[in-house]
Amino acid sequence: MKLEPQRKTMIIRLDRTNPFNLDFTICCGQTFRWKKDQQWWYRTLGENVVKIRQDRSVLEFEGAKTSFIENYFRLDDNLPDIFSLINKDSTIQAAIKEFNGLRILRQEPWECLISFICATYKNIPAIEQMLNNLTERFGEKTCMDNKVLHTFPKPAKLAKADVNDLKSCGLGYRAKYVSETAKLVCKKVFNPNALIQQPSEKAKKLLMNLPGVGPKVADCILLFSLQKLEAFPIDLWIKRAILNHYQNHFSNEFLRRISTEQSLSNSTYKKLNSFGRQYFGKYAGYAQQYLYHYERTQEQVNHAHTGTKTTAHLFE
DNA sequence: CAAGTGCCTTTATC
DNA sequence: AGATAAAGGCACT
Repeated sequence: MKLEPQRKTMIIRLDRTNPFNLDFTICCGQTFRWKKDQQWWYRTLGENVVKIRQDRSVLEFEGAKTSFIENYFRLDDNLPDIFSLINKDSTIQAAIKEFNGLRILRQEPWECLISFICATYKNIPAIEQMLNNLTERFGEKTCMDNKVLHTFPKPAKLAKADVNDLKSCGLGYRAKYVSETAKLVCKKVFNPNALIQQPSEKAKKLLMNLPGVGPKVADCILLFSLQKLEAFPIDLWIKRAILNHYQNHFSNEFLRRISTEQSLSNSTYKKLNSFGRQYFGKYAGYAQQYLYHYERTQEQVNHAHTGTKTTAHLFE
């Protein structure tokens, strides 16, 4: 007869003056593969299965040390201080008010790298599915509370994988990027963890040498795993946020051009990226994540009421 | 329910 | 430099 391994539920009492919201943090698109059952969130983090839930200022969890949880969820960031630096206008103020407690994570660089290579030109449910397929096929099986969860596959495992098997996880043309990147990491030509010690610009250049990593993916990896809080990824939603709320920082000609451009050119990316970094300062990444989440939810509200896009009328 | 549109883009090519 | 097309396939409407 098998006994359930003895597990201890641990508690972190949150500081009421330094907000944290678990649901916002997990659901804002910076991390994938979390599964919710009842009030508990489950996920493998490294070799461990973690479950965690929040009841106001009490964080309850199993499967990891307190220091690991504090580090992963960046509970060491002082949000009021960060807000006071990025709170430059009424838009970001509204975003902060609505998603107060959303935190950037300290994710594992390897998993973050592969996840965002997969994330290009996909929507979030599809990304979740790809990564679940990948972990089920190539990760190690683990259990908690009779739930089966898989660890994220090691570089060697993905390096050895047949590209067609990666494709059948739903990766499509991304399969060869994942395969080639895994080989470079496996052969120690590229070490994702070493970039934590590098300055932001250098780390970004090195990331962009990898197949499937352009400026947007590189900025996501910098922000979500390499602890570069000034990184400011530009995607469709941030572009919309800028068109809707930050027109006065750009020329009409530039605004007209990018509102008709269907994909971001390199020079447009650079311009929007440096605006974000200069305008919001050293915690621009926090501003980006609040604006991203805010713009997505605003769009849904607008859609429900009018059935129209918010930017379409602006430059006609 | 079918068909069209959109998706946290990058790369190759001109 | 700057523009353009192609790349799979799922989700949403």
